[in-house]
Amino acid sequence: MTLQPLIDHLGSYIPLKQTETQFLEEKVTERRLKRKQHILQEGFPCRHYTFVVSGCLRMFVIDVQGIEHNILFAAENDWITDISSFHSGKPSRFFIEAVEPSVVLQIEPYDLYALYTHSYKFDKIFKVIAENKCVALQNRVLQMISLTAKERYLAFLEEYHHLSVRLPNVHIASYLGITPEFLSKIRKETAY
Amino acid sequence: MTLQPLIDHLGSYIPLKQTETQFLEEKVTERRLKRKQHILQEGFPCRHYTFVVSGCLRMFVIDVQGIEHNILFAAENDWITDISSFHSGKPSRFFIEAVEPSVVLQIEPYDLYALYTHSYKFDKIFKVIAENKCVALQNRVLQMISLTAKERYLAFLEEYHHLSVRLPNVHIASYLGITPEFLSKIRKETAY
DNA sequence: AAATAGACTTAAACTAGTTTAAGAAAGGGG
DNA sequence: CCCCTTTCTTAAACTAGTTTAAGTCTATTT
Repeated sequence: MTLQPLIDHLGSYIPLKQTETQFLEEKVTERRLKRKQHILQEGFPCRHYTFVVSGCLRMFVIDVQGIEHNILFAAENDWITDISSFHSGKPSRFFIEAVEPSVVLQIEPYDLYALYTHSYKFDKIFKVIAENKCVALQNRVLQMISLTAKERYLAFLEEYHHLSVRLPNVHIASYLGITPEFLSKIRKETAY
Repeated sequence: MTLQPLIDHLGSYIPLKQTETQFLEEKVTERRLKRKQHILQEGFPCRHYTFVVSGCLRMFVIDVQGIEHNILFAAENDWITDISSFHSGKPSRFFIEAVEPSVVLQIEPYDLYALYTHSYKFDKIFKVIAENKCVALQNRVLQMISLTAKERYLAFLEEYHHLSVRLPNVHIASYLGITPEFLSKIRKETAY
């Protein structure tokens, strides 16, 4: 199992002792995903806190008209989950799907709680992870409210340049909240 | 000092022992705010995690054209802060201001860290608080991407009915990402 | 090499939401 | 009680972004 990236990631918040990484190893499951493979479907509870080792996943909803809307992407060293459903056990409104062939590490609710019980270091780390996610989401809300589609696209290019060359156009447009057609227009204007 | 609402709030996550509430009391400062009084201004570091006892605050940015955009509101028993600036000490991009005369309880970074050191219960509680904030923000992103202005307004009415009657129209419009004029139009159509 | 399908672009007609401007209502302070 | 400021509404002209529909460009399968 390729656990090292996760150990490095968590250790970057607070270094882990060997007993802690050992305990972690017991609780984590590796999973290899094909392109377009789902790890969460609407109507089902979200049973995993998922860490991306390699590849890229997206979280999206399908609205009443059947249109997909990408909420967020998670690439290397990022987390993806429906926290609400994960903790409550209630059916999720979201889908999570691999955009590229990906390798992920997953933790189930009771295993995560066991980690929390084993060492409060994990509480501290996941507190900071949640806070960082808040900051990212807050910025996103800010951009959605205050920027035009073109400005949002340019901000996306700067912030997620590595992703912008890996993701199909449709997914970027959906993330920006515009149509692929309009994204095309913007690209032509900005000449990129 | 009116500490009880905060004790109740934190205790609803994990009940606090008397030593913990005592420790909390030492670290928390009460502050009474007039309408339109700022507790955070752009360019200054955010020095407080702020808990709202009564009244209502808003967090907003002013964009390049000088237009205000409300990111979020916090009323009774809610938290408001620029987490990023709070932890990093860097200048914030946000303003936080009282919309109504308000009473708040504030904690400064080192006092919060002292709480974390005193009892890891506080880590656990603030982890959940951050996670809940993530859920709320994620829903907001979802609404901004997938709903029309009218649908967003109706969703806002349902979710924040208590606030919708307390907040001036301008602030609601800014929160929804539309002009007050257009909000007026929507209101006329929905006959509410 | 042809066939099929997925990803991206173009353009014209359209619509949701903005802008500008003006007037009506509604506080709140002296 | 009236003035003054702030809040809300209406309407017309405008623009950013959508819709629809067709066409190009790859890549993959046969």
